[in-house]
Amino acid sequence: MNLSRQDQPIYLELAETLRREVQRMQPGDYLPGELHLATRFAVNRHTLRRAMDELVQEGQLARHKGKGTRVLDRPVIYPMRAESAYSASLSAQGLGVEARLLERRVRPASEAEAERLQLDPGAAVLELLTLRLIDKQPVSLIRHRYDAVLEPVLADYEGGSLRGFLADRGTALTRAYSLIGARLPSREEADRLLMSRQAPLLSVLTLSQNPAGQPVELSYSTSRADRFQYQVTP
Amino acid sequence: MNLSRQDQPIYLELAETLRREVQRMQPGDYLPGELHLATRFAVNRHTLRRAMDELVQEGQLARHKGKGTRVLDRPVIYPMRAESAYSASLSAQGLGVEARLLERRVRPASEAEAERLQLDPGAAVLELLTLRLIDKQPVSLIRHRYDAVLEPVLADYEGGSLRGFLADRGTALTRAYSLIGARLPSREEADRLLMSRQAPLLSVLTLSQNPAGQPVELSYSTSRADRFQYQVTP
DNA sequence: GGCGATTTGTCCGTATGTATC
DNA sequence: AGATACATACGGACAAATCGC
Repeated sequence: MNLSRQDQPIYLELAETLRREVQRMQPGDYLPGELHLATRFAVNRHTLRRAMDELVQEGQLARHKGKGTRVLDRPVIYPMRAESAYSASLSAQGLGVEARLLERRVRPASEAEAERLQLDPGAAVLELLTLRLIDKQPVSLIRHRYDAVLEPVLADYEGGSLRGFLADRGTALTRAYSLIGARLPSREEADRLLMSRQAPLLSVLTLSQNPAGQPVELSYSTSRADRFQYQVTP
Repeated sequence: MNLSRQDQPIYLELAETLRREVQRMQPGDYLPGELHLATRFAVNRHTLRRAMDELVQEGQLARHKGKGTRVLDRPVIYPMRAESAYSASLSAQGLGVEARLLERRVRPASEAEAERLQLDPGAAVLELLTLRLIDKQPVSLIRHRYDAVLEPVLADYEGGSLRGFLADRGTALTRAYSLIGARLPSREEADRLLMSRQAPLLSVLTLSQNPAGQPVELSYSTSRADRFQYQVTP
């Protein structure tokens, strides 16, 4: 029998209670431990966790294994960016732009990659995963893929402007086309970009070609939509 | 002890397996029962559920109490070319494009609008709010703003291609630039686009000009990111 | 640095409720 | 009414990360 007078499940009622609780705390504070809270609310730890899941989902809490559960910054009120212009001039104004190479690997191309890069099915591709920061803040994750024959050229790349690096070595690339979309981040992306899983990412798939018009580079970037806008000028 | 050779938790590995499984099924199909699947993958039912949670979260599955778990429609993505008009670009792909005029009003321009459209501060602007549907599915909300002197020209507009409507009346517009971003929908937007408040929107702010190069139209579109992509080709 | 205590993460087992067929 | 399927809740156990002593 359900002893609650509510018809809602306990975990949802509890989530509501926790929301009010969290509201009164400061961002950065840690909640009491799960066992403590479960005891206090007289529910099983799993039920408490299920309730906290809701708040984590909403981007109000972040869990840290071995440490505790932290109250996140208040949800950003999404501004009408249409009119606040995070313009190209800002990023061009010598704001600290940084690129960190996170991963480098050579692997067989997927079917879609082979088609876009005009490679033989299963040909080797070089994949670079880069994190881009502006003013010390992580903004974008970019996955570049090249025909593996370019590996020697890119062997020394450690970070910084990849475009510039290639141009310096005689491979100036131009964009053939881009596909722009938006989605929510995966667990890993949210982690690396220090963002909530509930905040959107702007994704850009770009195929670039060398001066001869051959497709050379396939890049897929995902950027925090609250820190990044894409401008198109014909 | 963890018997898996992977370092990922079982439920994430299992989610990956399920994704491949679901991929091969038809939208509308029901998955085998949780107990059956749990047995088949030799995990506890809770572990299976935890894995399925991931796919539900991703919008691939929907649970129905007492019935089962259904494979959802795969979102169709409509690429929209930056250089051409909305309707033309999409109907060229054989898609049923429809535009419904939701609101029409004349009001004073905001500061930002006046600047972009090169109007005097406080000048009147004509604002149109349009809902665009593709294949009967709501996809975009578009807010167009014009110098109010264009009102007589647009007085008869009731829906359909706005670009075409203007071109027919001697005002062919071209794009000056676009700013593309992403955010979560407001309650009203989610409502009108029949979408979840947790799913992202792709937003595009476009300034268009007449053949003389004068800015004439400021449009701000918000589109369901699960159905809409933006394509840029230089 | 090591070690134990604390805290979150994962997994299993079991029981019961509720909606659907 | 009975069987089936998903939903909720409790219990125990151990792993993994963190922190303080």
